Amino acid sequence: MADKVKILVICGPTASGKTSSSIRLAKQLNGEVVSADSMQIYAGLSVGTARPDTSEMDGVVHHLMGFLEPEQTFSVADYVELASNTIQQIAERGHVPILVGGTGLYISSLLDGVRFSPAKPLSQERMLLQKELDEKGIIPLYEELKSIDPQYAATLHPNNHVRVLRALELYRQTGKTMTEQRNESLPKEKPYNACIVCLCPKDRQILYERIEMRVDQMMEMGLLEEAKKVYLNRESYHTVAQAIGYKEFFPYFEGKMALSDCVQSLKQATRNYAKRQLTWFRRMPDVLWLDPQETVESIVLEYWKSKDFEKE
RNA sequence: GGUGCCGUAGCCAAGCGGUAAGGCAACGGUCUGCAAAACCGUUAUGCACCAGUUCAAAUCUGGUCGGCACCU
Repeated sequence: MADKVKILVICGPTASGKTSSSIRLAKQLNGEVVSADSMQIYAGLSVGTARPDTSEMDGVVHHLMGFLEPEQTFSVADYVELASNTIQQIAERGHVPILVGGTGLYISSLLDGVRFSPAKPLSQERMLLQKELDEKGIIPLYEELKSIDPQYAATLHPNNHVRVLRALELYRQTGKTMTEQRNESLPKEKPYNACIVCLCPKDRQILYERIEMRVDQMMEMGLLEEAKKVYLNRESYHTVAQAIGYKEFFPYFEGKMALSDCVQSLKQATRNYAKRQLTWFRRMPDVLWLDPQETVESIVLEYWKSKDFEKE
């Protein structure tokens, strides 16, 4: 068995201080940052996605940030492939790969080594299913899923149209059920020796205060202009138009809501999002939880050194 | 001082004699190709307070307190 690559993972909800900590750690470990953020991958839009600028990066190499045009689509499967390759290259260079981000699905999938179905979803198939849904409602579709894959259907609520449709799409296209796909997708062994740290204030209230402060900062940095650009291109900016930080301003651009109310709803949406992010991190195994008020860098460095995967 | 309206969960709010809708927030969770998305679960032995009428009161009556509006 070949030695697995040892990587450092810094995850955590939004506004928990991942970016600055990871940059300091990268300098001390001779590392390179690999972003695990579903929105920072897009070009432009740096304010709303809190992407660090060159001076903040302080010479540390960052990967998978701002490399995709907002018109393009992307998925977890693309992410796992790209990130795996990037990590491999960093390791070959003799540097430490540092995975940093808040997109739980991306991080989990990468660390578990999920092998997604080789068949790419076809847009016609999806449109057909959407049409069926519009015409007949969810019940017949959910029933269909129940008959082909009762096990997976049992875990889904019929209201979750997105997943019901996706499971049917997978089956119609490949003849494989979601249960089969899931069973085949996990390798016997995880692909990395991951040293996982989750940054999060112990007091939820403090997290929420940090979020509000950060939104105010973004406003000063020109978030509104960025949002305007997204608004004007909302038809073609498929994924970005649903990012938190832009869609909240759409009612303002349409003259339906005061700017200050939009800022409030942006703060609210971000708080809700942070809470959802935590459900991902809480269920990942072997996570070192740290409050950003602690001396994060020194604790992480010690933890990193203490993790001797060879002897396991 | 007088008259009228109002007081239901952290917030908004329905109910107007038959055993507390709903929304938001909060908290917990799901997640295998758009995931900053989508979805699920939990949350008032109690309706300002006291007394009364009634088999039964958040709902009716009287009083007390608090708020709002108008009048003097």
